[in-house]
Amino acid sequence: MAGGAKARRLPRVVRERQMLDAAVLSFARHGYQAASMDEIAELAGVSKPLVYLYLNSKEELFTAVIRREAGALLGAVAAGVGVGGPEVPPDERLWAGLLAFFTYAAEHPDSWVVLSRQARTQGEPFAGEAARMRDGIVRFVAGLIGEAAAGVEGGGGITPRDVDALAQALVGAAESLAGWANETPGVTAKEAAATLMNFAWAGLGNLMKSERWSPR
Amino acid sequence: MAGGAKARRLPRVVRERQMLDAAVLSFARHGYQAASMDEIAELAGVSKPLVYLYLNSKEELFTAVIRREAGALLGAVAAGVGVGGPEVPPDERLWAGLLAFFTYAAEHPDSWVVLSRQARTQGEPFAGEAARMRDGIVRFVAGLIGEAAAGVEGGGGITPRDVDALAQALVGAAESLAGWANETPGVTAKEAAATLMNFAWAGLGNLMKSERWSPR
Amino acid sequence: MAGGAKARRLPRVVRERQMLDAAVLSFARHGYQAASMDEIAELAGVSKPLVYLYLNSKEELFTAVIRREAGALLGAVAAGVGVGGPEVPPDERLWAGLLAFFTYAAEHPDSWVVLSRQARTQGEPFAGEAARMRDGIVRFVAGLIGEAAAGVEGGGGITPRDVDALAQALVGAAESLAGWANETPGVTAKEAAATLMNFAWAGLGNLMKSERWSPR
Amino acid sequence: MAGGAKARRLPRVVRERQMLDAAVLSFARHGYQAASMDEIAELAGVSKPLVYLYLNSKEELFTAVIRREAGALLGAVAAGVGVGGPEVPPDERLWAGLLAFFTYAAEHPDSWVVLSRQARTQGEPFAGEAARMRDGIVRFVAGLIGEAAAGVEGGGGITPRDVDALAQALVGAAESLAGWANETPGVTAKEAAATLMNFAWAGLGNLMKSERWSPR
DNA sequence: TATGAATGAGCTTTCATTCAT
DNA sequence: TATGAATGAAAGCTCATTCAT
Repeated sequence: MAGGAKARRLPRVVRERQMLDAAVLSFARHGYQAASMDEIAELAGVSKPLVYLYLNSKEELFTAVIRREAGALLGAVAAGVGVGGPEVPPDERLWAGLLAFFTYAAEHPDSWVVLSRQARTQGEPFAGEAARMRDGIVRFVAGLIGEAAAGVEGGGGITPRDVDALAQALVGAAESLAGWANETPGVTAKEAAATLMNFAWAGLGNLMKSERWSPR
Repeated sequence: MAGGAKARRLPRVVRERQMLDAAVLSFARHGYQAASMDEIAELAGVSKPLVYLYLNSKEELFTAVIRREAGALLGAVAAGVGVGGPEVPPDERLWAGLLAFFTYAAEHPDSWVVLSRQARTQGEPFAGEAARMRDGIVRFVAGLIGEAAAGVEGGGGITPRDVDALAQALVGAAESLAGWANETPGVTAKEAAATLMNFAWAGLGNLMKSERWSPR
Repeated sequence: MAGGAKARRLPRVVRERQMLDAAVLSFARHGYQAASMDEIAELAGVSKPLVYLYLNSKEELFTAVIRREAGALLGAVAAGVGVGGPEVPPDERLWAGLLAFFTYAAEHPDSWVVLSRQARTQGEPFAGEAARMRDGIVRFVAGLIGEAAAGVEGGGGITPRDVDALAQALVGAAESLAGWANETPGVTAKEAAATLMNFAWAGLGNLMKSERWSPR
Repeated sequence: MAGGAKARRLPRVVRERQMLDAAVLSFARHGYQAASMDEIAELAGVSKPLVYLYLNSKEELFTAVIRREAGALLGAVAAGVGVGGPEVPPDERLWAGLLAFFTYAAEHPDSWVVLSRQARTQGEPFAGEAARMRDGIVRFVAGLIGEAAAGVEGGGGITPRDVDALAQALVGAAESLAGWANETPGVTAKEAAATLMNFAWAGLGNLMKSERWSPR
């Protein structure tokens, strides 16, 4: 009997995890509004009232999902970056972060869809929650860029707003590549990260040497 | 009777435009699911049955919105790019396209939100419709990159998939910058375009000279 | 075909009246909580959404019911009292009011149940609404008692609080008699009113002559 | 272990009392339907299954509450009336009963609310249960009135139905005064009882002397 | 061309009640 | 004696959609 197909009377923590897993799946597939509590309960293998007993409402459920997934993504990136210690040069840290990020997006595509698409389009309070996580990443990248600029003679005349803009561009490029990699067979996280490093870091290097592009 | 506060019995084309305008606003604000046909009809200043008479269903209405707005965006970019004629070098053409794109996003923020966020998160058939438009832009950018690579000795050993990846990165960076520019006071379309050109084109140049970044 | 069993496409005012009628019936039978919008809609011969379209919510529906029925009851009593004009002596006015009241309660038993029982037990905001109506009646009765006292030598040493208490007692007696009359076959409104006049007005007369009862 | 903050493993009778006390409170506050077994269990300091183990269902719980509270009220009145023994004249007995009644209502307002309002509005079987108790009181009062009438020459021509009606009126007046006294600061049970005796007994006296009020 | 009247279907949420220990 | 875990059934409310004029 042990290991039966359907486990009953599980402790609360386990059930909650099952529900959040089911919710990630359902929200990724249908979006917040179109996802139904019925489907989520069914996917989790429990009755609807239990979902409400533990997570209170659809809104709180989605918020809990966003928080958990954002924490997981940030944690994965932080773990990747933290491996070499703080003395590692900024380009190596960015490389480590990108690798961790693309790996996370590839291994948890539903989580990535929820964070990058669904949460950001559902208005407050979800968009804010997602924006907070993204801002964390943007600031991290901006820090690396600033650090790199500081290591260069004159810093290339780069202003703080330039740094912000560059960080936004780089993060956007990473988001786009993650989506592309997930739907293009055969693209590995390493390949995506390498493309972005080549594309971005070289461009940043030129910028700092004051080699700018200008029209005409 | 003429000149009454509310224009009645307008020709179909005018009414349809009013409805699509209202729909863009409502979909941008609330997303596809949360937007209500009631609100759209009210914003358009007509009764709900009339919306159905002209646009048939919420789904067709949203599709019509996506088509119209995608056409407008593509048209604006094409117009920007087409000014100099076909002999203009690829970097100048990219510059012109980016400028047109950021200008459109700044001048039609609701349209941009619908295209970049709402359409892509609502599943089929909307996501496909939006993907088609985005693919058009990606292919355009990929064409420019390929063209530039062809003009370089050996082309830097860049494969077609590299080109695709770079185009995805560049488009993603542009999308991210457009969002950032729209919510950061004082950022002009020109500034956003310049940031991206500096960031991207220089990086591409290095790539083509086979100067690649690699870990360790 | 004219006069068919089920009239469709009726004007809003008519439908609203039907809904309020159905609601009175359902609330009288089951109470506020146990009454279901489904049953009310069915009794009214319409679909549930129409009830919501016109009355907005169960709470607003119940409030509308209380207001309408309270207005009807007060109107009936006022009409009864007003017949003789203002110079009629207070006992005659009380008689007229009681007669109108018992007649209303007998002819609209559901309305009376809703006002006297259901509304008062459902907490705010319903109890307040019902209390306001009852207070109106209590003040009217208190006014008559005060008037009668003023017409007596010395007024019997009756204080304002005595007047309030007596009015409360008289109104409570009337409520009780109305319920009893409605469920006891053969009791007419006139009989109930006469009982109460004999019981109450004589007692009041004695009071004013300072003939008080005291223990031992 | 003894003397812990929360007493566990109490004997059944004690637990039942706690539950009924909690139920009186909850039913008085919210009414039968709106009161929740969850709240009652929490107020009683036990888990929900225990409530079901002892009281079986919400319906039986409410019934038990009504029975216990009705017994308490009737017992209090009986005790008050019984003090002087059976030879005491009817007016004195009524006075004693009213005093006991108003005292009970003032000291157990929740109990009084449940009996006078909630039980009577919830349909069968609760209304019947409450009606039985009220009938007991009405019959007691009717008995006193009948006794008084019998002591008068000719009995005033009062019929049995007159007696019933008068008893209904007197009880209704008492109910109304109890509510008024409970929500009007400074009104004592004695004052309420005195008001009612003056109002009612004098009126009854006149009735028996055939001094009737008649219109015109 | 244009609309007031109306609904089928579905959603979130709640609650009395029970199972297994 | 006592409870954490779990659910069937139903209720209020909303919305895309259509009918009749």
